[in-house]
Amino acid sequence: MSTTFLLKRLGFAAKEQALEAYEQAGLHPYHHAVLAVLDEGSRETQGAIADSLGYDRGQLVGLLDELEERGLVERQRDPADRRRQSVRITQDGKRALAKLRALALQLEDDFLGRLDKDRRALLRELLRELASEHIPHCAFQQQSAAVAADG
Amino acid sequence: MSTTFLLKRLGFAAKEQALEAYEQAGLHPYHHAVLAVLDEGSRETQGAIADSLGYDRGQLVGLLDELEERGLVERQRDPADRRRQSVRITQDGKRALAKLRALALQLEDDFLGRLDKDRRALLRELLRELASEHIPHCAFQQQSAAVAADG
DNA sequence: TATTGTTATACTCTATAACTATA
DNA sequence: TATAGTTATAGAGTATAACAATA
Repeated sequence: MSTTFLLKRLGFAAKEQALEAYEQAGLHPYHHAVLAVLDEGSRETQGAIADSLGYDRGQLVGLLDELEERGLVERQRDPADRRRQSVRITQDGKRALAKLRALALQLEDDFLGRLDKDRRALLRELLRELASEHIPHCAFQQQSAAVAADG
Repeated sequence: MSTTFLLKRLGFAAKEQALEAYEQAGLHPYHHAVLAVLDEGSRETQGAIADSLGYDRGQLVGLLDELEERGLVERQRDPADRRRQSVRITQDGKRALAKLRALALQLEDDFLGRLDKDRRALLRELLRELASEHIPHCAFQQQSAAVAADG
């Protein structure tokens, strides 16, 4: 059983577990990422959000529609340039984001389950080493909204 | 940057790299898996192959069509039960399988690139520990055709 | 003409469901 | 009727391309 095989399967398992948990919360990891971006800089244009997450602009429209329906974000035309929408997170959105962040931590802790603290640190270090080689801009990247919730 | 995030991204990267390399070889990891199963037990029925790999039977038909076009497998009606097809790997199929196995080893080695031998062993052990919890029947499973090439 | 957001289209993967031929 | 293989259909997910409003 090769290491890359284990990586693929474990990554897939982690993703599945996350999707299921987010679905029970009525949202998708994509929503988490969008809320996290909006929570960093309070007002953003849709193009800026999409770019910072690496999402397609068309994809973002639907995500924002769903977040707006739930009252987690608000959209407003920019008076200075009426093509632009100003998007901001609401108070309900902030509360939802806090819950999603707790959920993500819980998922992480559950997934690493039987590994003790030292072994978790070891695993993380090894994966970061691989990531620095295989995941562009991952080595020096700060914990940002973009990676708080993945997809 | 969470550990599960790194797992997801690295698993995805490993999969992408593998797909690209297999594509250049004119085949898919699925083909590798099928050939590996056929190489274990020389004659198999399509249902048995599909079941041992966890593939859908409809999915397998197309894979075998492609392998047969390339002369890597042969199908033959079972005279005793004309509903069944006997599938066997050809000499060309065995040669192709050897190449795919070498390719998989190469991909693994490339992916783990800068990790030395001890760190590779350590990573593998940690991943196996996680796998025993999250990937059913993975802990006690021998290296089998089913996992030689993944999907 | 170029850009922002939006909508529509198409393509990949996969899962499911008919269909045929044999039993 | 039940099964093995085959074919067709439908769904999720995503990428691409057209579109309307504004600059």
